[in-house]
This record gives sequence, structure tokens and C-alpha cells, in this order.
Amino acid sequence: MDIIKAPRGVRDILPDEAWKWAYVLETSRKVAGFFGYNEIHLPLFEHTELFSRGIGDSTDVVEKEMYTFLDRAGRSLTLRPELTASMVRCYLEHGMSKKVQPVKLWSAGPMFRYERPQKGRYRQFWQLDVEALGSEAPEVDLEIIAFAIYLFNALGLSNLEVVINSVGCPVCRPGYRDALKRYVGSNFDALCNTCQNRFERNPLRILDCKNERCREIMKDAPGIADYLCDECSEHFKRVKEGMTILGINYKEDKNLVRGLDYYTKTAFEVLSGELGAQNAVCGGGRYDNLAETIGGPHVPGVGFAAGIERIVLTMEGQGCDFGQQPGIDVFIVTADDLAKNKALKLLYDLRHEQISVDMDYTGKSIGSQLKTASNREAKLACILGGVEIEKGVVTVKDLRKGSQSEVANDSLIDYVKANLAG
RNA sequence: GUGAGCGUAGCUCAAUAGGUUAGAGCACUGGACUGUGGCUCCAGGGGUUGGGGGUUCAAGUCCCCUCGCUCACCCCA
Repeated sequence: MDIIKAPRGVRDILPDEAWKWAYVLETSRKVAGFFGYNEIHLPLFEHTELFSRGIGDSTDVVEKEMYTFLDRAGRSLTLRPELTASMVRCYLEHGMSKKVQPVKLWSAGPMFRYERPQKGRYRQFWQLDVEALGSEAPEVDLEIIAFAIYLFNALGLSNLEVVINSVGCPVCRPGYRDALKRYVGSNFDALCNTCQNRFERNPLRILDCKNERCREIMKDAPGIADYLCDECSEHFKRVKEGMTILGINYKEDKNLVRGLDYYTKTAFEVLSGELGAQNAVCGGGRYDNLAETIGGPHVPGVGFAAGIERIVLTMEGQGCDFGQQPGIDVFIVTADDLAKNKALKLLYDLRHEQISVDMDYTGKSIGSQLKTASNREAKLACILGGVEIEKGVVTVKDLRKGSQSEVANDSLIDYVKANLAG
């Protein structure tokens, strides 16, 4: 029988990589603390309707990328493809509008999308998600963008491009949509097939088509900036002012449109050259109508999601520092069977002192055990045998220097601590 | 979902133009060194050449199917 392998598009994060993830997540947790965001854990699956209504029925994510299934009671459930809808659902369900606004939350975990796997794109992938709910203030948009930038700086990333745009709101977007259609209509035949399809369904998406000719045509397309209502225009202006005050470099890209229906006003992405076609390391924006779409009252919100795989890939590509790879400090070597019980006791005594220590249980030769100690990159080896037991000592070998000395049992812990510190 | 390239040991890769028993480095285990690692030398274990079918006297190599990986489109994080 064949060995069962992992399904397509998913992968194991092995220890060699997992410690890097831990670094990214720990750094995120710290930044969240500085920015006053609280961690939250949300379910991996929700009612399908949450996503189909929240994200939008005609979006690619909902139309063809969701893992949807019926549970044993016949309910239609879906593995979450993103976190924003769940965040809003959670806010509504727990009456968070009664708390101080905005409610600032963050979470990290796996998302699921049935897509063709590619570099930096998997069917199960991790996102860091940061959301601020319950405030219209443009300063909150600014804070969300600044959070992302602050995090990426803390991780040592460079050469990132920040692009922002305003996608308007239900008041002004229809007018822009019409203007865009009037412009595109005169060039309709020159558009690629997909864009011709988009013309009726979602003309805004023609703006970020990658096709050469479409790009050429859209270069002179009307920008939404000229069609924003006063409120959206003021809001956008204020966000940009804030960016300048904080010294965040950005590019205004009038062609930036986001694929999910719920975005209003501010939309932004952070791009990395390290990722090939999947160049967005982070994306987000404001979604003032999402809460109503899923049946709640009006709750404005703004947030972003960043892909952990893509962050790690970019960091590796740029040679960023991930901190210290976890390893062992001390390895205990038993020279003979007489020492086994003493060694066991020592093993746990050191662990109780919060020293990372390990030993070999297989009874290999002393040479092999030291080899293992080297392999594990232990700093010290504690050698125990009949000789040591008789004298009431432990032979401590410094594997970095090659020197060793006999240390009395009762001063061993202090000796080990002193030598690890040094 | 569409297109292209690629699947050989745990990893990185060899293997004339179809031709014997599919090799090497790293890693692993052991020995030289019987209580001292890294360096060196030696030895050992480990493969249904992703899976299935076909062509052939003969297939890792050619053909088909399938699974997977990679890249691009699409979309996005």
C-alpha cells in the first residue's frame, strides 16, 4: 500500500522552519502590544453564509476558492478563507459595541483557499490579521497601515513598497463606475477577454489587469480621486497627511482595487519583490459596510492581513535575522551503566533550573554521545561515570573550547550557569 | 480552471545515443581512538528511479495516463 502523503497545496512546517515562524509571530505579538491590540482566537470554520454575504457572492474567493462542506446535521460550513468577516461576526455576537471604541483585535492562524498552488500561495496558509472596529476616524486607517510598516521594520524587511488608494463608498462609487465604463466602453474591443467580461460585472477590476494592452488603455482612465464624494475625499486626504507626518513612504496607485467586495475608502497593499507573481505581503483597508452586510448594525472597521509564509519567504530572500535558533545548552554523557541513575537525576535537576538539557538513552559509546552533543550544538557536556561518582564530581567539558574540568556535585549548577552565561 | 517545465537515497545531484548489479557528496550508524566530540581515514545501512500502463531483446532514459512539485495566467496574503 502506498504511503499516504499530504494533500495538494498543503505542507508541513518542519522544525528548521517553524522556529522562524515563531520569531515572526512573537514579533507580531510584541508590536500588537505597543499598538494596543488584543489577541483573539477565532474558529477555523463558520457558516458559509458569513463569507458568501460578507466577502461577496461574485468574488473569486467565494465563487471558486472555498472549502465548503455539510456537517452531520446538514449545515453548510466553510473553512475560513480570511479573518475579517469572522472578526466582525465576533464583534457583533459579543456586543462589543458596548466597549470603548475602536475595539482593536489581532489574530493569527491558518486560512484555506482552494487555489492552484504556487510560490507563496498554498491551500492552507497562515495570516496575521489585525482589525480595528467601531471607528470612522482616518487616524485609525493610518494606525493600521503604520502597524504593518512598524512590524515589517521590526522584522528587518527592506525594499517594501506601500501603495494606497481610496475605493470610495456607496455614495460616490456608482458615479465613478459609470465614468469608468464610459471610458472603457470606447476601447471595449481592445480589451482582453477577461476584462470584457468584467465590464458589466465588476469594471473596477479592469484597473488592475496585468495584460499589456489593458494596462496601456487604462493608463489614461479616469481616477477615482476625481469622483470621490467630499467625505471620502477628506478621509483619504487625512490618511495621506498622517502618512507624511509619520514619514511613511507610499505610492498612491489609482489602479489599486481590492478583490473583496467589502472594501470602502482606504485600500492598501505592501509589496515585496521577493515573491514573484504573489508580490503582496500584506493587504487591507476599510470596510464600513461589512457589519451591515452580514446582518448587523452599522459598524465601521479597518484592518489588514499579512501572509506569514510570504513574510518568511521575503525575510529569507533578504537575509533577515530570525533571532536565535532554539538549541540545547547542556548534554549529559554517561560513561557507564553505574552513572545512569545519577545522570537522570542531574538531567531533571538542571531542567528545574530552567537550563535546556538533554541526554542519550540508548547507551551509545561515550564518543558517540559526545558526537551527539556536538551535533545538537550543546555548549557544555556533563560527563558522568564510575570515576566521577567515586569522587563526587561531574566532569564538565566546554564543547566550544575543548577544555574540561571536574566540578564537585554541590557546586555543579552554579558552575554550569556561570559557564553558559560566559 | 488554463498553459509550460520538472519528479532518481533523508537532502543536493550523477548515470554515453535506450544497454550489465542505478552512483557520488552531505546526513545517519559504527570503527580506527575498548572513558572524550568537531578534523582525517575506513566500513555499513538506506532506492519498487512518484504511481500505473505501453513500445522494445532491453526503459531512470521513449510514449500514454495519473499523482505531486515548480513557474506563469487568474486571484490574492
